[in-house]
Amino acid sequence: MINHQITIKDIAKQLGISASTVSRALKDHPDISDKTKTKVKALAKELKYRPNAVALSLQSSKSNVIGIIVPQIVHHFFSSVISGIEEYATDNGYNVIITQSNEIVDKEIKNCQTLVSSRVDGIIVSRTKHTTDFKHFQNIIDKDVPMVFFDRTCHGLKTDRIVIDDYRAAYEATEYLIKTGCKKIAHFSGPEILKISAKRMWGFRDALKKNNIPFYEELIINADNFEKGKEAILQLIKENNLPDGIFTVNDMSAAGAINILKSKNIKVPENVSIIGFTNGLVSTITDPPLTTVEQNGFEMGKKSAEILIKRIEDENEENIPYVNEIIPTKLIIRSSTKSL
Amino acid sequence: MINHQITIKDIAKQLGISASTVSRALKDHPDISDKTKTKVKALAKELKYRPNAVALSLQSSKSNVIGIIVPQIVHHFFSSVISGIEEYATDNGYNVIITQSNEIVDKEIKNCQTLVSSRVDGIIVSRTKHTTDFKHFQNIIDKDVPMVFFDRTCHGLKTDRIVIDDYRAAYEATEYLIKTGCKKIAHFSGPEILKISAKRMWGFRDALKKNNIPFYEELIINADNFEKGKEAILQLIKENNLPDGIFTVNDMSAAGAINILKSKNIKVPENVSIIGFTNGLVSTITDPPLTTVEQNGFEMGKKSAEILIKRIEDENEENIPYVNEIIPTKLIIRSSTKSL
DNA sequence: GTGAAAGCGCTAACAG
DNA sequence: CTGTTAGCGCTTTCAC
Repeated sequence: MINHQITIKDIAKQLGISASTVSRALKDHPDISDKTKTKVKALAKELKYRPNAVALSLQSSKSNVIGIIVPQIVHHFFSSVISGIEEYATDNGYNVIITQSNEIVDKEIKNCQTLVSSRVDGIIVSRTKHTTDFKHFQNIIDKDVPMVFFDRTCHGLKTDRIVIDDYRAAYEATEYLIKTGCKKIAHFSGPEILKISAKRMWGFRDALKKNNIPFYEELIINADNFEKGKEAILQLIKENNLPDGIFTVNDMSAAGAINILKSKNIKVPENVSIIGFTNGLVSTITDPPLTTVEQNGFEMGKKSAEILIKRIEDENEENIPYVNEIIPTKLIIRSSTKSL
Repeated sequence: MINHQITIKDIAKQLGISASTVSRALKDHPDISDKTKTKVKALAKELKYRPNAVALSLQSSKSNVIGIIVPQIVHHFFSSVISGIEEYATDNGYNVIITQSNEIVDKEIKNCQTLVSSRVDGIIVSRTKHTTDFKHFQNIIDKDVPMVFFDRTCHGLKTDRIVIDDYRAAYEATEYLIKTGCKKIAHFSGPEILKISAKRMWGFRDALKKNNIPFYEELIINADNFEKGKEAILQLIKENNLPDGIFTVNDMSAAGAINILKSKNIKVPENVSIIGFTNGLVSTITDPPLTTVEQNGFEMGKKSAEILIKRIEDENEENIPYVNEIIPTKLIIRSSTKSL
């Protein structure tokens, strides 16, 4: 079993010409005669020759590979982003290596090291919830490997950043609740260490303030998944403190809330309006379907890849200032809120 | 800007020794004196040296990379599988390159080519719904690159296969409907070209037959997503032909069905019992939560990676017969079915 | 105990 | 128009 991937040499030998001629013929170098080109190409096709990308990488010090580090692949938002990255990258001649940190900082560090070892041309990251020390990212930057952060970014690093305007999206969602008549509004929040959670919270608070709606500390409850969303509502019911509007940090939390409300015969949106965040699969499944903020992971992925590749391919990298791209969000209005 | 990833040569030069000595020192070769080892390792650490995986690949003709081809990354089942692959691969020193076909055969073919070009050590695939010609896969096998198919496999190729027992899972799900008292049972099916859809359908039919429940052709409706699930129910209602039990080819279809039933005030499970397939996120979100078949994508991914890596690393590959591994499924009983 | 040389597959500068 | 040579970073004989 001569597991012999066909090389340029094999073609050269069979044709009795040199390897460099084959190489040139294959890439339509003007010096080569049409006759040789045809011969070479025909044989290459017949033998199903595929260039060895590894050899190309080594000799050009360019791998045409982009590395990704995300907390969890199984998560609608992240897999949308990955999908967007993959699509843009493939269309532009790059492959994509994927790694996940599982929200564990040590794994994130390891991922950085393997990606550097693999000599990826650039890295796209959304960090773990617990990453506070950015040394492992700085090491990469020091090696002149460009990085793009999305969604969960890191402050003080020389990288591009792709985010949504969490503050504004939250502000607008909250304002929509107000406009549709809600007077007592709660927020189911995420961990405050995450900038995005904090920003959504502040957008919420400011919208209340600007519209002269009272803000109650007890109506801010940490609840960023289905179970916690359920518990949060149960707690509010028990405290006899049910609001008439809720803005949640993500769709799952909203889905949990809706679930319990219905089981208690509390009508959505007649008694309680709800707005989620993400526009994932669940938002069409809940009953009523969920009004939510479209986060557009796919676009975010495409944009991340676009900016990263631009930076990889730009000669005078130092010239372009680092961008802080804001992907537009959109309030998707369904039936968990009253109409205007 | 001397974008100079540190190499073994840099270390050698700074220490006034040869590259080969550095190489050996770094891997604790017994010939090297402890003094040199310590010196070399210290400097390597200081300079943050990371071995160039590309050079290693070239010289060993082994990339330690696994390629994946899936129809869609954004799909709970596939992203679970990817996650399982990534985890097992990373733990065993492999990286993972990911590509998606978007259910387009031409893209699948391109993906095969780029993965071969990248000289991945093996490939894990779930093919598109429309792949009928397997030539592009055969080409890979001809190059002695091992492949593993999961879920959507290809017949007649020398590869390992990881599947669930769709027939049996469907059979058991259907039987559960029967045991809990359903007498007139429908099936919302997927495209019959897909083996998995066909198998689920046959499991369904055989369960009816074995239990002497009548089978009606009109109660088999093609409906493999949320919208189609809704439409299917509407159609049945219009035809005044509502069953008292439904087994659907996936969770989304079931979710659509539940959605319409509730809006028509038809009680689930009192009037109609429903069982889905996948156990994705949605199955906990529907109201009532969905009884469904746990497909265990994560396990499937891990197993795929395990088998692939075993085959990559085995010297006498020819000896191991190709496996047809069956990942166990489990009926997850929630509240969309009556109790026994 | 260490160095020199060759080679993995490919390209590009240099020769003819 | 085509061939020869060197080198990308690393490992691995073969010398000494």
